[in-house]
Order: sequence, then structure tokens, then C-alpha cells
Amino acid sequence: MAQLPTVDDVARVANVSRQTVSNVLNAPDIVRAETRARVETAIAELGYRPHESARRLRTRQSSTIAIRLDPVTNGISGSILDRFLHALTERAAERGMRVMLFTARDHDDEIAQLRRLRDGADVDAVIVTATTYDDPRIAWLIAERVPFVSFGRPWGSDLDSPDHPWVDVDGYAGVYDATRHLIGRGLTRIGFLGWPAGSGTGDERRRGWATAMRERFALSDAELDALTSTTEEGVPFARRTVEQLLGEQHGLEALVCVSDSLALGAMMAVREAGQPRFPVIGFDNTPVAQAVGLSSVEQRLDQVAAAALDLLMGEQGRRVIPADEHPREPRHRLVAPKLVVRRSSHLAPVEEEAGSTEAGNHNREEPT
Amino acid sequence: MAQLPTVDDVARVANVSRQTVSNVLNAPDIVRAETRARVETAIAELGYRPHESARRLRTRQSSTIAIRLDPVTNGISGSILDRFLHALTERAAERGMRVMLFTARDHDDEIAQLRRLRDGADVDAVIVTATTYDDPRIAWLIAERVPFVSFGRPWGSDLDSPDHPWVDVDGYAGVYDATRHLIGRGLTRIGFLGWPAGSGTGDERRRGWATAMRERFALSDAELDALTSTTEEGVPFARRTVEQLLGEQHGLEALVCVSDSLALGAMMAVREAGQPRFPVIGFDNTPVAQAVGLSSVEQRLDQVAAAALDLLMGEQGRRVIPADEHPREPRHRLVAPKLVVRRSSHLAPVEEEAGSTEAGNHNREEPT
DNA sequence: ACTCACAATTTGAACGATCAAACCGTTCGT
DNA sequence: ACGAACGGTTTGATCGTTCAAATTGTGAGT
Repeated sequence: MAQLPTVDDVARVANVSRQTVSNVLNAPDIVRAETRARVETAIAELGYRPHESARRLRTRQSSTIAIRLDPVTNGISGSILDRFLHALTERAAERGMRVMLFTARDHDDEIAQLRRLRDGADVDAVIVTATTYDDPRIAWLIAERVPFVSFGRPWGSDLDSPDHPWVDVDGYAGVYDATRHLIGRGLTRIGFLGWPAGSGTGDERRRGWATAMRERFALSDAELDALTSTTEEGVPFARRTVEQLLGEQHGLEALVCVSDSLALGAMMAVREAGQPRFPVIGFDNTPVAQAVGLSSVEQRLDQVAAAALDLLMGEQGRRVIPADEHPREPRHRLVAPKLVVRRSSHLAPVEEEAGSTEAGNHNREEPT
Repeated sequence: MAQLPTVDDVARVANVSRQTVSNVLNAPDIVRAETRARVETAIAELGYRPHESARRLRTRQSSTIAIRLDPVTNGISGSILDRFLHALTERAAERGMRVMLFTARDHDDEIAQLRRLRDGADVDAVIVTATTYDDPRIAWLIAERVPFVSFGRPWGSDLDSPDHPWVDVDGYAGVYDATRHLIGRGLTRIGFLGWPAGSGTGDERRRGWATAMRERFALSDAELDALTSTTEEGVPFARRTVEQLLGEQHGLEALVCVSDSLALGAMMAVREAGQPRFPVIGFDNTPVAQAVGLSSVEQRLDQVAAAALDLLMGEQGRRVIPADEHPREPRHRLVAPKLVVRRSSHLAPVEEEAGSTEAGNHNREEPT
């Protein structure tokens, strides 16, 4: 195979200098239109493409974003990262960026990996997922001035810190919307099946349910508590919990669940209890939800990905903004999820939709 | 932040030349032990790391493997790619390789993307997934002499072509093993629930079941056909099919399924038919299988990843072998999957395990 | 006509590493 | 004792690009 063409080859063919070719690629507006056209023809003719490593060496930019692949596909909702990755890769490509993966055993190992990537000038920016309370990775990234965004808000610390840009899905709005959907179908005693209190994500979601219920039915905290059950993440846990719940007979009419796993367990329980039409809604819209016809709240990961890039590169930018060039103001984005309605929440013919939250339009989707 | 140290900085500190520093990194054995020690101290002291882009420019190697992220998370088994990615990234890192992602709408688009990556010298090798009959991507990769491996055997064309290296999971062995497992528990009328004939993967898996049944019970083809049902991929399809199947009363005792989706549908059907202990086994060991306690055949993706790298880089190599330097002989690897036994296939106390196929040891796993 | 500003293009010098060849000091064979 | 061979190290060139400064050409202003 012939040697790949270089700028010099193009320059020779177009009768200009190296630099002009470079300019056509990187700053087309400073080149006379006529010259530019000639160079562009030559580029097309030779099938020239810049050698990325050479460019990176000179510009000291890798045009690469690193993201860690979680060690454990965390159960049923593992596909979230998968879908996020896909969206991120696509959006990144539109801005001339690549996505590179790495793995790490734990936070300390992740920091070591990040240091290696940074030192090798392999990466312009990092996306951190699965943030924890007082996350040491965040502290390191801030201290080392590595541009980053976290997918997941900073639990525990300051949500508005200008040092910690983040994007997240508005679980509050999603569950609020799901609850309103059931209310709109005429249901009143709608329960919430969540995780034990203390998980930021779970609490946030419950708040969405609680707000919707309070708004409509003016319930007291005690009444809300009575409608709430909690259990560990996991289908069998949820199944047992809901079995018991149905036995106790509170006149429960529907369940909003904090995750698809719990919702799946709930579905199995209500089915076996002979109430197959008992409405259940999950969260994450995992493939399982689709498979079994479970209504669920879908994270709009393409929007999350786009938002993450906006924070890293500015609205339209094609390069990552260095850590110290950002204005000292909070940078974050909450993305509203959307409710996907399936069989599991059908009860009666759909009523007029109540003008709901910013979570936006409902989707109707039926398995064929 | 101070300028990152370069080879020259290290050289100055260690009182040697650039090249010696380079040698310590790339060919330590040709450097005198004493000198090497001095250089290594200097490297540690300065925290030096080679600038990867510079290295790549000079060596004309990107140390990067590209893999396409499928556009659609293909339903319930989408996490396969996710897990494969994780294993690949880890194994690749051990050999000094990075994994870069890209997306594409279709095969033609994928070829365009690959061309871009190749022309930008961004990628040393490619891993192709979801191979199809007469795959145009494979043809392109061969013609352009881009090093690659496909995850998935070449359906339709020559399995032993020296031009097409591939790794795949031995679905035959996996299902054979699953069937033997049920036979070992004293069952005789074990059915197979598959996809419509014609899909390579599905046919291969059925063959595993058929062989096991024939070996033990000397069934005719007609009898095997009578024990086989087929349906489209999808939980609701499987559920309907199995509902009907159970109604017809063939004295069916168990079901081996071609996928977890179908197995999940089958589980739902047998449960509602009041036979919750009717054994069902799936394929892929997706998170759902784990969540609902479904026995399933697990693809050992870490081994697949390792095998893929072996084919690209040789057993121990740390760089990708150029396409024309391979011996002209078939290169492929079949990885035996392993059966994960859960509640869905418990019937009686476990008998002595029959010395089974190369699919190896069974795993026992119970949800807590 | 001369300077000045300005747009368009070219030239030389990096960026940080490795390759290939040269160099130096020993040791060995004859 | 002399040249060859060899291990260990250094030197100059190079990978393909962009940066920064220099150069050329053009028109306006005085």
C-alpha cells in the first residue's frame, strides 16, 4: 500500500505551501476562496486525511474523552451506561472528539489510571460516573485541573460549586410525572416502592412521588409514609415485599417504583396475587421493562451526553475548555426524563392528559 | 502547572542521552543494569511518562483498537457487548492497548468510519461484532489489509479462511451442556424453544440440544422436531408459544431455550400454568436471568476478549501484527460457555455430575 | 511617490518521541 | 600486536503537523 499522503503532498499538488493546507483545514476563513477551492480539490483527489497523532503532538490536544467502564454491570440497570456510552460517542464524534475507555478496580485505582492518561497526554477531559459521597476522584480532578464532568450530581457536597460541573437526570421530575400519569387515570391510593432512605437518588425520586401526591390529595407526611415501602435493590426482595404488602390490604391501587428491578418484582407479585391489571411503573426503562411491558421512566441519555459535552466544550466549541478558563459560576444541567407508557399501567381508557411537568410528553409504546 | 517532563529532562538528570532513556523503556535488556537503575530513578523522581502522541507519530502505531458500539441495544441481551467491552478494555490495557469507540448507522457507514480511522492512523486494529452473511465490512477490511478479528464466526462463508480471523462462543457446547444438566436430573422429555430455523446462531444452539438428546435417548429427527418449538425473539412471543405448548399436553418436562428472552417468556407461562417448578434454561446469562433466578448459559466474554487479542497480537505480543505477516493458516477460537445453575432448573437434589463437555464446570449461584 | 495597514501566503522551528547509524572502549582471535 | 567483533551508548535525522514570525502583494491615505 502506498504511503499515506501528507500535507506536503497536498501542498505540492495544489501549488501552495504546507501551512496553507493546514489553514484550509483549521481556519478556512483566512484563506482566499479560490485558493481554498484548489486545496480542497487536491485533498479530495489524494484522499488526504490529517495524521491525528502528529496533530495531537503539535497542538497538545488529544481530542479524546476518557470514561471508565464500571467493573460490575450493576444488575438489571447496567445498560444505562451502555446507552450513555453510545450517545456520548455519537455526540462526541459530531464535535471531532473520540471516546476512550478504561477500567479500574476502585476509586484509588481509577485515580492512578487517570493520572497515567493525563501524563501521557492521552486525554483532554474525563467523564466520571457513579459519583459517591465526598468522591476522591472529584477532589483529584479539581486539584489537578483536569477538565471533567460528572454524570451524577455531587451528593453531600455543594450542588452549586463552580469547581464541580455535573449533569444528571431529574429523577424527581420523572417520578412526579409517572405519579401524575396514574392520578390522571383516576387512581388515588398510589404507593411508592423505594430503596431504604439515605440513597440520594432514591430519596430524590420519592420526593417526586410525594410532591405529586401531596399536590393532588393534600396528604400529611404520616399518610405518605404509610403509602411507602422500602426494600433492597433486587427482584426477589421486591417480590417478597409486595406479596406481603398486598396481603395486608391497605386498599393499595398502584405502585410507583424506584427502579425497574423493584417494579419487575412487584409485577410478579401482583400477577401471582391474581391482580394482573394492578398498575406498576418502574424507572430506567431497561430492556427488561420493554420485554415484559412495564411502564417506566426513561433517562434521555442522548441529552445527558450532549449536556456533558456542552459543559466541557461550551455550547458549540470543538475543543475542551481548560479548567481555569471557565467563568467562576456553577455549571450543571438537569435533564428531564420521559415516561414510557406500556401495558403495566393501563387500567382504563386514557383520559385527557393533565398538563404535566417539564418532563414532557408521554410516549405510547406497545410491544407488537 | 509545570511543563510535563520529557525524555531529555530524564536524560539530563540521569546523565545519559535521550536514546538511553528510550531504551530503558522499550528495550530494557540492552541497557547496562547500573545505567538502567539510574535512569529508572530519574524517571520516578520526575514522574516522567512518555508522551503517547509523540511515540505514536514516530512508531506509526496507535496502540488503539476500535470497536463499534451497536446502534440499538438489541433488547434483553444488549449487555453482552457491554460486558465484552469491559473484558476487552481490561485485557487490552494489560498489553498496552487502548480501546476506542465509534458508532455507525449501517455497514456502509461503518466502513466509512473505519476508513477515516485508518487514514488518520488512529487505529491499529478493529474488532467487528454482529457479523452477517457475506459481511461487506469483512471484505473491506481484508482488501485494505487492516488487522481485525470478528467476534462472531463468518456465517455462510469459509470458516477456515486464513483471511478472516474470528472468535466466537460455542453455542453448540453451551446448549449441549445445559441439556445434559437436565438429563442428569432424570428428565427425559426435554423440549427446545428456538428461533425460526435459518439463523446461524440459533441453529448451532439447537444442534447442541439435539445432539445431547440423541446421544442419550436415540431419538429420530422426527421426534426431535416434535420436541422443538420456534418463535420470534421477544418475551411476549415466547410466553404465548409456551402457553399453547403446555395446553397441548405432550408430557413436556423441561425447556431449553435459545435465549434469555424466550426463557423469560417460558418462565412466565409455566408459572401461570401452575407449574412453577417446570425447569427452564436460557442463554446469555443476562442480568434479567440473574434477577429472576433463571438458569442460563453464560458466554465467557473475558476469554473471548483474550482470544481476540491473541489473534491480533500473537500469544504474548505487545503490538498488533500487520495483516500480511500472519502465516497463511486459519486463525480462530471457539470459547466454551459455562452453565450457571439457578432456581429455574432445580427439581431434585443435584445428582453426580456427568463428565460433560469442554464447557466445563457448572456454577452454582443463588440469589441471597 | 512614499509610508502604512492589512490580507494572503510562505518559511523556519518546534512538538517529543524512536530509528538508524555512528561512536567508543573492551575483549578476543590469530 | 593488530584488526575484528561486540556491548553499551550517543548523535543526527525524522515522523506529520501547527505555531510564530517573516514575506509578499495590494490599496488607501497623505
